[in-house]
Amino acid sequence: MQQVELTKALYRAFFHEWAEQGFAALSLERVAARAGAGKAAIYRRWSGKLQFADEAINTLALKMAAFEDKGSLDADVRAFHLRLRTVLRHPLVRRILPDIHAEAARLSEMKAISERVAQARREEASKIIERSIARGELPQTLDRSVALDFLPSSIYWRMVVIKNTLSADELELHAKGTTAALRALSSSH
Amino acid sequence: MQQVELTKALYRAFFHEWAEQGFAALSLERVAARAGAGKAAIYRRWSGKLQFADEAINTLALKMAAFEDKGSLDADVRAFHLRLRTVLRHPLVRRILPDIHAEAARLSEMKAISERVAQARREEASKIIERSIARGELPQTLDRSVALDFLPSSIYWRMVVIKNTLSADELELHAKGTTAALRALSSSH
DNA sequence: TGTGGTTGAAACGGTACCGTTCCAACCATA
DNA sequence: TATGGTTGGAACGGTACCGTTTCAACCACA
Repeated sequence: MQQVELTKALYRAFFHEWAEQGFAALSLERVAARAGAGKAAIYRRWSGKLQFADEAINTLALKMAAFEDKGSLDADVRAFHLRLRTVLRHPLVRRILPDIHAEAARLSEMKAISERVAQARREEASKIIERSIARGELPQTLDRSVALDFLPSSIYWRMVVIKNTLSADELELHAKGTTAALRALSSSH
Repeated sequence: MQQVELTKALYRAFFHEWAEQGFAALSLERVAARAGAGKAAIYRRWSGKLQFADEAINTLALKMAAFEDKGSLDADVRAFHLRLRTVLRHPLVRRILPDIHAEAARLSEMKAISERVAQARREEASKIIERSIARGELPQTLDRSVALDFLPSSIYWRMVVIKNTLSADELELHAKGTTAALRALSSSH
């Protein structure tokens, strides 16, 4: 009977090592040591690093809390950005998420994980777009795919790529710019 | 007298290994083997991985060709996006660039490299913004920092984070949305 | 030609880490 | 209590890789 507490400790250690070393250099021996375990405990649960990562990611609440309807596109975008900023500030997330993206360019299994992470977020983002269309704020002909690019991208760029903080004023500007971008889009097909 | 051709071969090998393995897992022994060299050739030139990376990045033409003035914000943004798409399609760039960003979250020396890479691009991007202000298309009070977030971010998100291609039509929409975002910004200070 | 210095592939000695094995401890069952 | 099975830390045998050393080849200069 595997110990549930040990499995949890292993997941915690795995995330910490992932954040510190990156996936490529992550050592299962160090994960085991960090969790106060031996490697057999890891190999009895997972066949290797990729499966460990895959299932570690699964333990996270990938399903974001549903966004409540704020009543307008502006307000919805602001709320989405605020939450995204909060997520991207987390010390583990802000190191692991870009590492997933980098690794996804090298490893197809990691690409699959990256897509799964993105999918959950995209579903919630889509609701914002669809609600806005239903309210008549955005056109029915909106290119959803490009709209979904605009929704998170400027915040991601600022916090993950440039690695600068985002003040409340800047967050406001980002929401304003993003909303304007969404309004400017319409399908060209 | 160190052989110039060997130094070049080492840089080429380094970039290839970086793209394939990521910086964290990059092995100087493999770089040497790939270049048909021994490790002493590496250690006589560079003290280790970080210095090698630092100087390898320096060998690239970081100074982008200056953007010629296309006459309007729309056209400038379109041209900027087109070039960014081209750059991000390069098989080495699309693997190394996100890896730099991921590593920058772990290693301060890599953060310095990442900032240097970004700086060259930001200078050219700034010129687009300043020209547009000079033409009267954008307000003098524009928040430059947020504007510079919007300029590359949707393309980066699409190509590097989501890892999907960008058609010509979509590129057009991205430029349209980005331009609208820039127009919507004005400083709140 | 002899001398001194530089260069770089191959070898070296040592460590980290891999996946596997060992075996004591524990649990369930007859 | 005895038996069989599971679990997991420690040890194992092997490989990759590190930074350093060796030494043949080469160059420049007197």
